[in-house]
Amino acid sequence: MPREPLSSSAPASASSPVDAGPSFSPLYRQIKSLLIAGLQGGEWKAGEGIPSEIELAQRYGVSQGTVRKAIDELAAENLLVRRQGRGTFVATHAEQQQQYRFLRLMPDEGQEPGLGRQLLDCKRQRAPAWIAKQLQMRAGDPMVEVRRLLHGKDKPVVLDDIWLPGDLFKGLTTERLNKHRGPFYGLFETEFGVHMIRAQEKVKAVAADEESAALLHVAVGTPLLSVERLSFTYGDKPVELRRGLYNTSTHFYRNDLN
Amino acid sequence: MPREPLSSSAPASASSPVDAGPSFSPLYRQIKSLLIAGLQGGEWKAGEGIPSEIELAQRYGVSQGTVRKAIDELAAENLLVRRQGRGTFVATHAEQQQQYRFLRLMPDEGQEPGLGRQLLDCKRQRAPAWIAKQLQMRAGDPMVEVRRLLHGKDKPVVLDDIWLPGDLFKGLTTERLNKHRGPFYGLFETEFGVHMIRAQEKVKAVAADEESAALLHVAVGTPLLSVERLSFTYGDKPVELRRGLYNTSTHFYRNDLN
DNA sequence: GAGTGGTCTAGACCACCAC
DNA sequence: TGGTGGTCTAGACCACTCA
Repeated sequence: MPREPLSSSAPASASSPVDAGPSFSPLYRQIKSLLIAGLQGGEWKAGEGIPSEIELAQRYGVSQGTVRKAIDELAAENLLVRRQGRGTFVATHAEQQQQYRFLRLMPDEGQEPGLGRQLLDCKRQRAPAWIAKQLQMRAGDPMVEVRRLLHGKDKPVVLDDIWLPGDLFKGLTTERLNKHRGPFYGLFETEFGVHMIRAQEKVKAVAADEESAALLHVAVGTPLLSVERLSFTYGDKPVELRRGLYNTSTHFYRNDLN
Repeated sequence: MPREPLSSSAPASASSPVDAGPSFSPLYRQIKSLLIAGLQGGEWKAGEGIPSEIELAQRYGVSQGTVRKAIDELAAENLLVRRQGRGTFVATHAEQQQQYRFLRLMPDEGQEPGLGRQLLDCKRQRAPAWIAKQLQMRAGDPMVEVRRLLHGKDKPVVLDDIWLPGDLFKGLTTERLNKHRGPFYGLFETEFGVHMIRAQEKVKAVAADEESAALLHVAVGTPLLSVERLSFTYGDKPVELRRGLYNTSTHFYRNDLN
């Protein structure tokens, strides 16, 4: 089968005496990179279908099995979703009952959290150094700051502070946030084309200060879970920093280890 | 290729008018189940190699590709480890620098935790109801209780209480634990044949009581991370309950979301 | 019935490791 | 040099979805 510019394996370049990191990559990984580039470049948008495996195989000049393996990995990483008989689709947060892709909070009794949202504040600021650093911006760069509560049955459970790069979220206003129903990540996708694909969290136990105690209806000094989440889009680019304070008197943070 | 008792797909039984949950399983999943059975039954022990893909393919009467896909899944679940050119091996905790397979604690500065162990206590008890329930035992059944500290550079960081089913850990004594170097999970594997393959954690923020405060060298009321971990062996059987109190003043609990 | 992903096979060749 | 896992191919057939 004819193949084009894909380097079939390690480059057959002039002899490399000390080939430290040959970084040879198999065909299916090169296909995977091409697919990621397509996602990143907006060739296929969130929720849409990508071409069939056969079509991609023809396009890239490889066998269907090779495309399949590339897609397998992307599906395992939750970037793509396969649906038998229908096709392969770009994963999205902006859909149906998905509800809180990254939130690990569970009620002590019962199943789903089913939390209500309450927007407290949304303003544009200049990024302080510690935030700018994590978002790979410069201190003083424009930044959007959002504060909100998530309510359980009778008490507030989560106080979230969210920081976003100002240039990526230009038209983000209180009104826009209030009009939107569903998780923020859905809004970020459909309105701003920012797609979170991965996040890392740092969890600590802290004591409630006066402000957070008042908002969460607990006594000052109450132990709270502090969850600092940095979210990334394609290319490991950080695009959101979030600091949540969780009241864990009736909920817990769930984690599965493999 | 001749094949034996493996039902090649959905059973061709008499017509099933309302085939609610046919639970048809592809060949490679049946192979996977056979491999798990082999692991569970002790046919291949932790750290040992399993037969080559070609040999397994012959044994089960399927193609190498089918065995490969079964092994792929088991490797993804960390039950098996592939090593190119050498073979496929049963994953083990009892090896080298693995160090704390499930511990998610990281220092604020630096890389590895590098914590020192200090055994405080090890005694046999009768299981109280709330522990028995989670370990799927009956209240009053024999149980081993272990308490220990993990030390950081200058302060204790983790206070662990560990509860184990008494019948599975018959000869577990303070002396045996003290003689052992390396993580508990390694000891459990080599000495008791109990292999943890999965765990789930429930994390909360709590206030230090008098006892834990003294042991962790903090003031009473200091917010601590409470990490309750239930660990499972093959067949989703729970075999360890652990409650850790983490001092998160210089460390944090790290989690990656995908 | 046409098109999609899902499974299974058989065979080729490569990369890595141990002897 | 022989054996192992790793990649790639080509083709067959199955299961699912939708028009």
